[in-house]
Amino acid sequence: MPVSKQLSSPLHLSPKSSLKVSKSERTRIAILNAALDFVWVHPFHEMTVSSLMDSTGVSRATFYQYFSDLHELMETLLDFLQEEIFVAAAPWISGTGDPVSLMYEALDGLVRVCYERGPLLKAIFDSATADKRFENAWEKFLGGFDDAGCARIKADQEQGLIPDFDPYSVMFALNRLDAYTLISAFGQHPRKEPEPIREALARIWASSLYGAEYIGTGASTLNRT
Amino acid sequence: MPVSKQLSSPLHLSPKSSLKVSKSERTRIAILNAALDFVWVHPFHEMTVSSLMDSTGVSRATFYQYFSDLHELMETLLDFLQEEIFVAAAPWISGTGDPVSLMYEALDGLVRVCYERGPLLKAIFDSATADKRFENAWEKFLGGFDDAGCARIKADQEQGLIPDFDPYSVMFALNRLDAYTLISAFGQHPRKEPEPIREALARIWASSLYGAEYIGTGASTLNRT
DNA sequence: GTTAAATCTGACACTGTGTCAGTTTTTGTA
DNA sequence: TACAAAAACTGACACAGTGTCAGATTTAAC
Repeated sequence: MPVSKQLSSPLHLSPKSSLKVSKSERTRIAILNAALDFVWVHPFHEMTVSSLMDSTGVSRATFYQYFSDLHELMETLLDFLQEEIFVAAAPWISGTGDPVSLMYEALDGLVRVCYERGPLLKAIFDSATADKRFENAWEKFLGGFDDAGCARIKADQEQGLIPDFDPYSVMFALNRLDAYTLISAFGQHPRKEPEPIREALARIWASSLYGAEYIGTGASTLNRT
Repeated sequence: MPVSKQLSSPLHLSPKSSLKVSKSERTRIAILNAALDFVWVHPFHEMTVSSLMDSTGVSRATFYQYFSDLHELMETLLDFLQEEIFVAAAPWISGTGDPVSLMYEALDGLVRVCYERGPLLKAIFDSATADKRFENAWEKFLGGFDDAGCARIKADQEQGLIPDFDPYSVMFALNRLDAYTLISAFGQHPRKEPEPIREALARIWASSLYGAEYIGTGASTLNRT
C-alpha cells in the first residue's frame, strides 16, 4: 500500500453499500484508489496505465474494461471532488442571511477542501489540459460557479449591497482567482499554509464585492490540517 | 504557410541582424515560427515533433539538433513572451508617479499583450504542466512578479496608500488571478472581448489594494484588437 | 575549387497506447 | 454442491511518437 508517510493520506473511496460488493465494483474502486494514491505523490504526467495497474494486482488490459483512458478516470475523480466543492461553496451560492458572512463561510470551506485535496486537485487540473473532452468538463465545472456566483451578485446588487458593475466578468475573474491560487498553493509538496491564502482570498473577495469596510468581518474556522 | 484566415496572425520571429543569416539560424527560426503557427490553431497536446517539422521542409531528426524536446522549444517561446509581459507590467512594478494610475497602465498593457498572444500563452501554460523543468521555469516567471509586486505593495504601504496586510499572499493571489483569467479568456478561439476583462481585473486590483474610491480612475487606452 | 566543419537524414530501439480473441473466475440456479 | 452462462481478466499484437546515431549532404572559408 503506497501511502506516503509524512503526508496526510489521500482519503480513499469505498463502496456505497457494504454488503455484496460485486467483483467489478471492487476492481473499479481499486483502480480509483490506486489513482488517488498515485497523484498524491507523483505529478499527473507521470501516470501511465501500467504504473497504475501494477499497484492493483490486475493486468493493464483490464483498465480498459472500466475506463476508456486516463482522462476518463480523472473525470470520475473530478465528479467526486466537485461534490465536495459544491457543498463547501453552497453557503454563498444559495444560503440566506448576511451575504458577507456567507461569503466568508464559503471561502473558508473552499480553502479547507482544496487544502485537503490539493495534489488531487492539481492532477485533475493538469489532466484537463491534455484532453479536449475533459477540458470541456473542467470548464463546465468552473462555468457552473460563474453562473451561480453571477446570480448571487445580481441579487445583492438589487439589494444595494454590491456596486453596480458587470457581474459576469468580475465573477469570471474571481473564480479563476480561487481556482489557480488554490491549485498553485496546495497542489504540490510542501503545500503552502492555508491560513494566509484564506485571508488573501477573503480580502480580495470582500473588497471587490462588498467594499473595504467588511474586510476581516468573517470568523476563521480553519484551524488545523 | 498554415496561417488561419479569420484569426489575426501569430506574429512571427525574425533574425536579429538582417545580413549574413547562417543556415542554422534560419532553421532555428523556421522551427520556432512553425511552433507559433501551430499553437495559434491547435492545442499544445496535439503538437508532435513530426507535425512541426512537416511544415518546415526539414526532417524530424533535425529538430533535436536545436531543441532537446518540445518543452525546451516552448521554454524558448516563454522567454520571448516574458520580455513583452515585463515591459507591459513595468509601469506599476518600477515606475514613479501616482501608483493607482501606474497600476491601471500596467493592467492595460498586460491585457493587450495577453489578448494578442492568447493562444501562445495558453500553449506555454499547458506545456508547463507536463514537464518538471519547464514547470519550474513557469513558476519562476510568476514568482518574479510575486516578488516585484510585493516590493511595490510594501513601498505603498509605507506611504499609507495601501492598508497594512500581508503583502506576499495577496500578491500571490492577484498574480494567479491575472494569469489564469487571461489564459482562460484569451487562450482559445473565439477569444473573449478584452475590455470587460480589463475592467474586471482593474476593479479587483484597485479595490483590493488602494480601496474602492479609486475604481474607474484609470483611463482605458485599449481600443482595438 | 577544395575541404573541413556544419548541417541534415534514414533507420533503429524503446516506451506507452488501445484492442481482441481466448482463458479464467464469478455468480445465479437447480 | 454442481454446473453453465455471464462476467471479468489476460497475453499478444499493431500502432503512435520519442530520442539517438552513423553516415550522407551541404555550407562557407580559404
